[in-house]
Amino acid sequence: MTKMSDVAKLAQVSTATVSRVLQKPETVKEETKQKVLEVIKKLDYQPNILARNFRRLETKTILVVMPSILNNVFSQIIVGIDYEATKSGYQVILGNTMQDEQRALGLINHLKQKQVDGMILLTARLDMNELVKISKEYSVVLVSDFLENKNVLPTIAIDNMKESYRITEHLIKLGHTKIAHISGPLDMSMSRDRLSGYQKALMDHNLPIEYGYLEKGDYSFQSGYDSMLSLMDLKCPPTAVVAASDRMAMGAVKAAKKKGVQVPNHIAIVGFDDIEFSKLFEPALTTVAQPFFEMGKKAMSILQQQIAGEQINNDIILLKSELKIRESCGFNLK
Amino acid sequence: MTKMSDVAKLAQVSTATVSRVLQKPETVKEETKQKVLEVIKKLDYQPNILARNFRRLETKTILVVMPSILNNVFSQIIVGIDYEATKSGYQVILGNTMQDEQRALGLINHLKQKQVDGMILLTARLDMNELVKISKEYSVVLVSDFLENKNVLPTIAIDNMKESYRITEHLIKLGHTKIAHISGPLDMSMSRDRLSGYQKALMDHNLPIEYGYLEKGDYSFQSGYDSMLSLMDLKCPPTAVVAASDRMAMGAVKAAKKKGVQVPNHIAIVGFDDIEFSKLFEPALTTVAQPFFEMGKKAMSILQQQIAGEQINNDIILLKSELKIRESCGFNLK
DNA sequence: TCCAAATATGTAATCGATTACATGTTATTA
DNA sequence: TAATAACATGTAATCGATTACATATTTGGA
Repeated sequence: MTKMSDVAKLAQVSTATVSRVLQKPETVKEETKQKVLEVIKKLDYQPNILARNFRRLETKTILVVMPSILNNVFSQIIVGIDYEATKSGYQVILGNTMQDEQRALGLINHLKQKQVDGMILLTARLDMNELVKISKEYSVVLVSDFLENKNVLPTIAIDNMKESYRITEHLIKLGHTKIAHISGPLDMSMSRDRLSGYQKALMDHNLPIEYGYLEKGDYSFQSGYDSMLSLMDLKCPPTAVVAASDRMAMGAVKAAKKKGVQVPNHIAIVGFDDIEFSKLFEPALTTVAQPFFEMGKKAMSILQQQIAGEQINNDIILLKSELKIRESCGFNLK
Repeated sequence: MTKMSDVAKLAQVSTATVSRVLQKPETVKEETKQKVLEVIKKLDYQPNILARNFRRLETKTILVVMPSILNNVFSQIIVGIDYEATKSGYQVILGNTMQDEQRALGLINHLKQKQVDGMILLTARLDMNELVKISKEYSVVLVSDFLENKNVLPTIAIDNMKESYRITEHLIKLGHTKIAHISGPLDMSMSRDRLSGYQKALMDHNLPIEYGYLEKGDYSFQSGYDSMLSLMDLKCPPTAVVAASDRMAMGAVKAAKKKGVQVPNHIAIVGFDDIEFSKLFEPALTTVAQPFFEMGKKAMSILQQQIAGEQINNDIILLKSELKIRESCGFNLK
């Protein structure tokens, strides 16, 4: 393997000069530079990245931590991250926690061991104290979920409360008064925000908040299915359901169909996320489309600033999302 | 940051001994070992991975190259890879080619620059000569797709021909005689195998192979949709369609519905892959389930053997897949 | 008890790029 | 022309773990 000293020897310069040609070309005389570049090409010299990383104590690699890449929502964010990362020569390492605390801690260790220059979290479900500590010492950005203590680390997300409010309001405007909610796990800030938005919409329109109309799911298809079965068993079942994810909405629709209840004729069901399959689903889901790609891009770009040592304020950056009105809410406007 | 020499000093030994405690503990006297381990714990010493990588000229990192992580098929394989990789301390780097030759070459460069110890390809759509060359020099494993020149690099896949044969035969046994095929891009070995299986099934059952019954898609929903429209426009349209992917099958179903043709009543449609939504789709897709997780695991384990320098024969390893008979083929056996 | 073999540990070179600092060279100005 | 600034290049230390080789210590056998 050709190394820098080989290039230096053949070009009759020092390794320092070769290095400068590569790092700060403007500090090298044109003539020398040309000579060195020629030799580099001739010997097909490639710098040893491992040596470079070691010397610089950086890896040009970032870690993305998420529950599982199987969830298409995360894949979409990752594509945005990857897009931005590639532009500036960063590599992206995958960290599936599989909801396992132990795995998550192992991943965080990569940061401590300087195996990666920074970390993007696609969910905040880690030990809170640990996270706060970590984010003080290393470059970390949070996407899509929030942290209890705001302003601890930069966060990219959408305004879950507002969007949840909007989609609930949409149902109200369609005439629904008995609206249920299938929430995500309430230890997630995101889930609570979506719940709040739903509740606020009801209150603002003078509708009662029925305790029985709140079902707690976990964003999975199955939990949507089960929750819907419970809702339909109520003495006075809802005529509309706001699910906190498309997967749960799909589960709910399937449950309704199973019981012979038609969507949207008998009951309106809306979701959240706008995953790939939502428009193919029958009925096509009315939902809130998140700008996943943009979120990923933005997160990566903030992370890079952090890594570069720029002063970052730990603001929450809210990106714009879009209400997608399709069939599952009834009154398809298409 | 504590370094090895700090530990050595405090433990009153040389760095060589500290290193040995970590690398080859059995060569160090019990007493010394204990002393060193104590100091390591006391100082919370973590070896500098960058220095180690540099010295060893390895990264404990592997690269997964695929068209796009958005495709759930790839995510599933990756989970298998990641599972196996994590077990032995490997990291997984994502390489989305986005179907862009340039990006693909950039990724391969990571191998050449020793930024990764090995590479797993989730598709063979790269420059063939380059690939053959690369695979001679570096550790590379191919998953799911095949290479023209067999036995160039280890390959993990399913028997596409056989499975395509089986699912086609299933339609024949249901009484269909006019069966069309929507293939993948025919520059992929995988696509050609699925086509061959379909053709062989027809021939073995003395059915004619109509040229008009072959539509070329690209595995996408849209191409399935478009292909189906063409098929329905034929003078004598097929009564069954074998699509080479579930996405295309879904596209085909949607196209059929759009034209008022019922599935499976008027026409049977089957797919390939068994992606997450295939069972939620209406009608639920009859399809071939691939053991993605296992494929990923196996690929990673072979790759590790290669990296470790073991002699690998470039066999094709075929894993077992399963015919999932659901609604879209009619005669639901459930 | 003595010596060879087996163990245990230390010394110092090494991996290859980077960079602070020193030195050398050219351009600029009075 | 001399003095200084500006530019160009070289020297050599550095990053921190690993390991070949050298040296020291212990063990076991005769």
